[in-house]
Amino acid sequence: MATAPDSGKFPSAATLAPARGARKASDQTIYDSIYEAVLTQRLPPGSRLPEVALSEMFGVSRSIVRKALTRLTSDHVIEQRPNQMAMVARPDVEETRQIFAARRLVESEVMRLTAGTLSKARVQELRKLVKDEKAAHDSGRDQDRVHCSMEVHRFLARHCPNQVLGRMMRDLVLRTSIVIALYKSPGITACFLGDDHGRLATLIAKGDGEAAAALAHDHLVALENLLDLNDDSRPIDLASILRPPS
Amino acid sequence: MATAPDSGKFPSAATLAPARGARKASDQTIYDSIYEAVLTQRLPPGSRLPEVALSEMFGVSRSIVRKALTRLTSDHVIEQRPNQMAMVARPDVEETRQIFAARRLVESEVMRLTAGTLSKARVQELRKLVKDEKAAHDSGRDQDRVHCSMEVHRFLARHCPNQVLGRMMRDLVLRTSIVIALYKSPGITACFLGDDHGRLATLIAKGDGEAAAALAHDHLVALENLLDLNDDSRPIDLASILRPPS
DNA sequence: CCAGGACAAGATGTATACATTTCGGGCTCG
DNA sequence: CGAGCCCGAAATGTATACATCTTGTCCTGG
Repeated sequence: MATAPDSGKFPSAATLAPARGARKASDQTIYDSIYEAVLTQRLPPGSRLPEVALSEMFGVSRSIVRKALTRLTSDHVIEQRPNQMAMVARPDVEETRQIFAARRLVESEVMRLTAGTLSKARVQELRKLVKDEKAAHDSGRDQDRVHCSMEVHRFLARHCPNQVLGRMMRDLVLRTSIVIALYKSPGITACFLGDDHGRLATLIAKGDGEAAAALAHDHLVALENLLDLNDDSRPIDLASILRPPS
Repeated sequence: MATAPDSGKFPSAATLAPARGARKASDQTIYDSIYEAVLTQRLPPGSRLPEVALSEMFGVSRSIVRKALTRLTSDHVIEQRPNQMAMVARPDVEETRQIFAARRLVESEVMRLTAGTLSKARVQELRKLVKDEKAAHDSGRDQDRVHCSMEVHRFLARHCPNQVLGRMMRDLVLRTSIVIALYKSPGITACFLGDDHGRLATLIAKGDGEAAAALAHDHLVALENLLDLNDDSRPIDLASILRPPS
């Protein structure tokens, strides 16, 4: 029936990698698997996540799955409504704009704080991530490219001296990934903006926090502008429109 | 035995208000009750929260309680370690500094965005909160004063046009409340700084976002300076120091 | 042929049984 | 007298049974 444009297929067992053989898994394992799959856009927005299917996949009872799903809901990775299957979040246009605005604020500050604090070894790691991204881009492996691009931002979030802000940035990076999957303009392979990540790495290494912050800010503005955020357009979310008070 | 300076008493039934008569309660009810109790410092950092006690108090099974506790952990209200009772969070000095830094960043921006967007009715509500706080302060009802002070910030977070940032601010306000309870200098009744909240309300109403942001920033700097954050000092958290990898 | 309702499959919501772990009291042995 | 061990109360970890709700199918009556 599909009142709303639902991407709703079930995740194939292959989509959620570490489910092999139904070995015992902790709720952290399940959380990580789904998180990673959403981050890399293997699980598109709207994907449904039935508890029983997951519990069989991971070889645990529904209790564990439910704990993982509750945490994923708290982190805005999925949405849970009473008596309905959990599904990967589908933020509307307004929330998308708010996510970008919040991320610009937070990520800029993270750049300021992180610049000049990375050890040589860490800088090398960072440069490798950037190189991998470029390689994936050049050889057209789009899946890998998205993955590597996310890893650049996550690396910086993870190594920010202020871990409270770092954690916020981590969450915002994920939500950004979701809205990109939702709203990216059809033709665009997109999101490989110049060599922004390479230049960012250089500024971070050099310790120029202000320039890094400015670059990150502009990077995110450019990214948002690549999206198709005309209110009326695409995923006409009838569901949320037609949902009265209750 | 108490290896760490544990505030650890169990919450009396009276501490968690809406537990009357063991009526059925949703996980949201439990979440809210504990959240509110922590926010207003009725449940001090380190307080233990046994699942069975809570389930009896609220008249539900442990499943519901566990869901509430999982969410509270996600929001950094409580800490859960494997096989140990949940307890109200006790951030260390470093995390405290990070919380304040993050909150300065976020709350300043929230002020910028919120200034000039409140309806007349909303401004009235805000002024009433400020008035209530002052009244509580003047009559020495410290509990009420803390509550009202928190409500001012939460009101602004709730009515920020950017709800993603608003939600972040809400979480940071709570964590601030926790660290104030932990690290406030003994003698200080504190945290009623001049008439900052009153002036803030005026600036917000007038629409001067920049001034409001600056005031909020300075307000938070002053607040942090009231705390006793000498690394070596008070709550010598042996527990976390002596906890090896596992 | 279509509209409408009964029904069944399958999902989540909740409670509970049982396994496992923690931790303190108290006994025993040096 | 004190150190160390044993053990049991009580907490959490996990699985599962059962209730309830949602939803799609199929049957029936107009």
